[in-house]
Amino acid sequence: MSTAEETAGAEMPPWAEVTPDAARRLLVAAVEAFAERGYHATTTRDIAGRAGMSPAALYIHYKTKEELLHRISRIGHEKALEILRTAAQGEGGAAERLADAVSSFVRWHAGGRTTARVVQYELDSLGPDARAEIIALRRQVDAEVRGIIQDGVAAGDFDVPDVPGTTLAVLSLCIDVARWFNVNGTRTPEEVGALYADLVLRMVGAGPR
Amino acid sequence: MSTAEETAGAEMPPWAEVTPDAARRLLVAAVEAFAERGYHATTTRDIAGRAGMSPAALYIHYKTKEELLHRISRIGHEKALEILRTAAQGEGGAAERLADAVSSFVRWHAGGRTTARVVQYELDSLGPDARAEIIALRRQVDAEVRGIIQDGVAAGDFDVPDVPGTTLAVLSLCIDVARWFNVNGTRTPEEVGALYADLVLRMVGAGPR
DNA sequence: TCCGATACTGAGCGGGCGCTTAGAGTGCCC
DNA sequence: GGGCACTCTAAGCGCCCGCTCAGTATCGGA
Repeated sequence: MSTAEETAGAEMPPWAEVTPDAARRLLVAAVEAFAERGYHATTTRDIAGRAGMSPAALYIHYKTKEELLHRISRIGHEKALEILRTAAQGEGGAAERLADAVSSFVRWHAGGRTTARVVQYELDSLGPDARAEIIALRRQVDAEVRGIIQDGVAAGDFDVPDVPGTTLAVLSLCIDVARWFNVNGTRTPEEVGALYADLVLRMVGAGPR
Repeated sequence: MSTAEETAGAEMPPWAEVTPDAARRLLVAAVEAFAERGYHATTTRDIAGRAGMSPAALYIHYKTKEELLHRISRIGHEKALEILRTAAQGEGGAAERLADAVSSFVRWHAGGRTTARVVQYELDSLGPDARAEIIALRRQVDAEVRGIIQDGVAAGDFDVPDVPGTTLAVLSLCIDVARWFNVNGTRTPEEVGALYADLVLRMVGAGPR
């Protein structure tokens, strides 16, 4: 677990690509509010208030409340995909790359739980067009993990009777971390990442390391 | 996978314990609406309309919209706990009981996805008192699964370095089925249950069956 | 010094929300 | 048959929602 290390860190400059500054502050405020209360329970007045602005200011930078969610979701999914791609294209064997992918993906969900929660659980709040775009990104996420598992099976390292089903389960396990992980809990994101990498290697029937 | 068979079926008479009939129709309508759109995006007018009643009729049977969610959540959690208890108190070894617990729990999440979605993902929409009551039920759910795993470790059937962490992962895997399972998809609840039982046995290091 | 562009605010519009109330319909016990 | 308890509806109250718009402050360039 080293190749994808730098991409799975604590969201180094989070949302740095969002400009200008006011637009980024609004977006960060929206992420926090959506994560705490959910998209539908969050008001535009709440988002603007958290960013220290009047409700009307939001509409200078974003056309609607939904556009905020769309932007958050797309950036988040692109980040998730980048993390998995980095791990999948690593140099080790399938077991090493799968462990790397799982541990960095889990660290992203646990460490950036606020963002991950919005990204993974507010998909249904998007309109049809935006949702379709995001679903395409999710298919790419699935393909990355499936690719590693297929490599392991082809190399004889893994014993996996149902590759698509196991891929689904591995991703499901990682994603659900965003639901239960507690920042004030006893486990650090790194500990959960290591535990989950071990569990996933067992799931694919990789021999003991 | 047989002892918990009858309790994990297709919600045989769903919500049969809710009376009178009008109250049950409203509750079933609320489950569907909450599952489709989420609690906050569902209006009381929508719930009443689905039940074929006027908006005011809802308030004869329930004090608030939140009371509906609370009732749904409590009944659902009690059912989930019953399913796991039945499996945990089965007669086989730890491996058999764990496989039974996972497969029946997964079948409940996949087959009754509508209900399970509300039960598992609308917890935060409850007020503090109701949430505390539900969290107590969830701790009992966790204890049942942890008990089976501990039995397996004590008997030397399982190899589990981190029992609480593995318990968390097993439950997480099952619960997340309610998020991704698609009724129109290619897999039946039974198939997913069997696949997941196998994956979980690998996670706990149980020997091949 | 003035100008236009940009970023923002205060006030508020139309509408839908959760929930209430007055009263009508219905069936059961005496 | 009369009274009552129960169930449900039509109407609507007060509130807050997403979003708009006229107007103000600020600032770089000529």
